[in-house]
Amino acid sequence: MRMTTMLTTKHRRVERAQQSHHLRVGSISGGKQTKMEKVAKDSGRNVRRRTEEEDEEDHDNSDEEKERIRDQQARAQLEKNMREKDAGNTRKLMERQLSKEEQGCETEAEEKELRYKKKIFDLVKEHVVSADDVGEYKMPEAYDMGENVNQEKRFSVAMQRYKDPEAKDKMNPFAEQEAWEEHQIETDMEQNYVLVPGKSKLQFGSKDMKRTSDDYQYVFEDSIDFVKSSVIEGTQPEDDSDQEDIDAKDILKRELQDERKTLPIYKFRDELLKAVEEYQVIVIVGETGSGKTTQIPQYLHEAGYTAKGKVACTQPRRVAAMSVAARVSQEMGVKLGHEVGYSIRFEDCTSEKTIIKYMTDGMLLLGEPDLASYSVVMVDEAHERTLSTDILFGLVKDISRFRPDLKLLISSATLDAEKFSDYFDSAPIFKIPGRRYPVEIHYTKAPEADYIDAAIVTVLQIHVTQPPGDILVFLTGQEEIETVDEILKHRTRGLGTKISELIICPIYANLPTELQAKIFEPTPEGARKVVLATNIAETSLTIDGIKYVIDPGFCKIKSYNPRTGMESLLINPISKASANQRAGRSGRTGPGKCFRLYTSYNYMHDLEDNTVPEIQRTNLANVVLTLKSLGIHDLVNFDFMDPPPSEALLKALEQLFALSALNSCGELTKTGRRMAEFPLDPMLSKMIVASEKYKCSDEVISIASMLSIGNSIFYRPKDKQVHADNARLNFHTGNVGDHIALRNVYNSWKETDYSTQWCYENYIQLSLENILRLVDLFAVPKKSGFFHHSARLQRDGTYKTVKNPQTIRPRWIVYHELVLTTKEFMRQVTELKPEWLVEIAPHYYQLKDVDDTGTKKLPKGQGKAAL
DNA sequence: GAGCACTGC
Repeated sequence: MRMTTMLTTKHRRVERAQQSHHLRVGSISGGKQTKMEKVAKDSGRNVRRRTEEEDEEDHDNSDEEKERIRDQQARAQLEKNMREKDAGNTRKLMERQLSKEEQGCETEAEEKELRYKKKIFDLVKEHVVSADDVGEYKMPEAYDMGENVNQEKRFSVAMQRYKDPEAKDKMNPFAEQEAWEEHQIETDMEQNYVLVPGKSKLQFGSKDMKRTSDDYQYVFEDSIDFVKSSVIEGTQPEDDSDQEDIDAKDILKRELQDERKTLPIYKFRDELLKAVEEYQVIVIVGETGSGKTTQIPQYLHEAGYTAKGKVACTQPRRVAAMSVAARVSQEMGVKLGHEVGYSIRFEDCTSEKTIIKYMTDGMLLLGEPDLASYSVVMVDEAHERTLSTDILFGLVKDISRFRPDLKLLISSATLDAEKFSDYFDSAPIFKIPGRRYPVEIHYTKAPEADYIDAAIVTVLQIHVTQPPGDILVFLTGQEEIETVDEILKHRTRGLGTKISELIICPIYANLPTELQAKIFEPTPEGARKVVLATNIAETSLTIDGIKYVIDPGFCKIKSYNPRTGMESLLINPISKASANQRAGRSGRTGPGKCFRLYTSYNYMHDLEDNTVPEIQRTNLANVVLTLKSLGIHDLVNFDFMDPPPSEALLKALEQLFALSALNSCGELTKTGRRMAEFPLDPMLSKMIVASEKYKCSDEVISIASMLSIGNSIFYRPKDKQVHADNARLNFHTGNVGDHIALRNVYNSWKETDYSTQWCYENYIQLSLENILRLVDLFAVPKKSGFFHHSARLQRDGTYKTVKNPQTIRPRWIVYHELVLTTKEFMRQVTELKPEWLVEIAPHYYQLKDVDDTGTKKLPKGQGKAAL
């Protein structure tokens, strides 16, 4: 029997009440939040001000401008005709096919299918009719290329609203409603498309074009304001370190050098170097494609900084560190691992020669405490605000105070550059434009009740009406992806050959790797690829060929309630920063379009500017342990950019005390020091450290590794859930509990000599291989031991228990984590005897805490060990 | 009958 146990209804209610209370507390205490609100308001003001200015402009149009508008109209008309012709052909084709099939209809099912096809056909038809009014807004291509924005082009776009307004209204069935809406929503911008999923029809409606360009200004002009417009061309110093290179290599290198000069950042090289010389800390805002990650360290090297020490550049992800290092070593014509290297966990590809070092942020964190061997530290992708970057900020800021020679570069995305600057004592902001293609943004006219359905309709709509190019849909999790996958397959199957092939590729982190590879296969000619992705496609991986992005505006976010120790993984609206990041995914290889399944009003008013940084919504036990081991004791006054809730800090301290990692004065104990060496949740590291005493390190290490890998051990595809569950149950024979079941998995796998075939048959993820690495890593001097003890050890690590009063199920259990998703769940549960608690952790549990065995004190259940 | 966004050391 598996003992994954639910809390009772009563508990649930309590938890929920506590959680909502927590939320309230959180929002009051968030002093930084008010600041963010202020920023948001300010930008809002800017937008309004510009609207007025432009209104004025609109009114005193000169003849010359009118001429240009007419010209523009003519061109637009021509383009429209072209579009119509294309769509018209599709229409005719479908019409013919349908009438053919109508005659051959016999069964009811066939008739039903035909009706459905007709519906789709209507959809296409209607789109073509109303395509007049699409009036697609194109972002000025020049916004990021030249010295300034192409005002003329932008202005002409703004003027499109004046093209024969009467005719436009006649064609637009929504004109009246729009007028009303415009009145209601002053800030509404950009053209909308109307989605009526219930009726399975999709129509396009035009919107006030002038406002469209306002949004352009809102999103992009702010950043252009900061862009240095006067450019001093610098000469590229030749790197003469490799004269002995052979010819072919030389040519390659020259080509690469030429390519370097075409990057947007190249123009700012000298200015940037000057700024670095002048200031100790600089915040760099570099949009994607600016070349900052690859070029800046090279510039610094060319300017001689590497003579004084290494240049470090941190990345949030391993692959990024590796691939960027590879690229830079190629550009510099050196061997990877020599002058240019990278350092990530399990892999240190550097040598004594290394002067430019790319690394994951966590690696820098655990390296030299004073960064003595570095002359420059560049924290890249700082806007992502991972746990490690946030800690790194505090450390690096501190170090820079007593090491004035250490240069600091913080590179971030546009929206929060000023916040970074404020944090680093008003460090100057240096803006570098990116190189990205324009992306059209479309909003829905009204909020969508069912974003899944809306997403499906939009996919089909794009597939039928838009030119070639792959589609990327952002969904929140595996289940949603599987649902959409099914429905899409079902709907397109009915259409047979009348539409071109739609290749559906799901991608999420837990998908077995061999299935993940599918998304990178090039799309065959005539077909279209739809990638159904989680947030993984927002930052972690980029897919070529994406031209359309569908963004329902949600993602799963983990948050932590320190009061209850409960994590939750709930669907939340994304932030503006996220939304823009998602949109940008469509403009990597050519102009793109992003369809947001929410209104522009939602975007403006309902979405937060930035996602709450991880440090404010996570269990801090590990963070605290890390900081303590780095010698930082005063955590309350540690200079966090966004301080975590003090309640969470206290909870973490208490948790560490319970694990005897800290003594009652909050100082690191010997055990604590040993625990800090493991890259694990403190509960797990304690398990390993304690296992020595019980002589069962072997077993515990494997269990700890499995637990730390978490939910990616068992693969559970939707169509084979029963099989997967049965396979999983085999490991639970003997009512051993989840922890031992994990051990069983590991043992069985080991017995088959780590066979992949075995994994496949038992629905085990191949990522088990990572477990081997972990097992090796944790291998403290091995001692054979009693299997028995490992069960007892666990509850040492997991110290809170919740009993389940109403059933005959085990009264006392340990669990690995407590998670709120659709319900409250305890994951990885094993039964225990309460006396063990007192025996193992006498400093934490007293006999009276566990004294209710066999009695009927039902309601008190929770809480005694909770705090 | 049910739960598992994403990283990283």
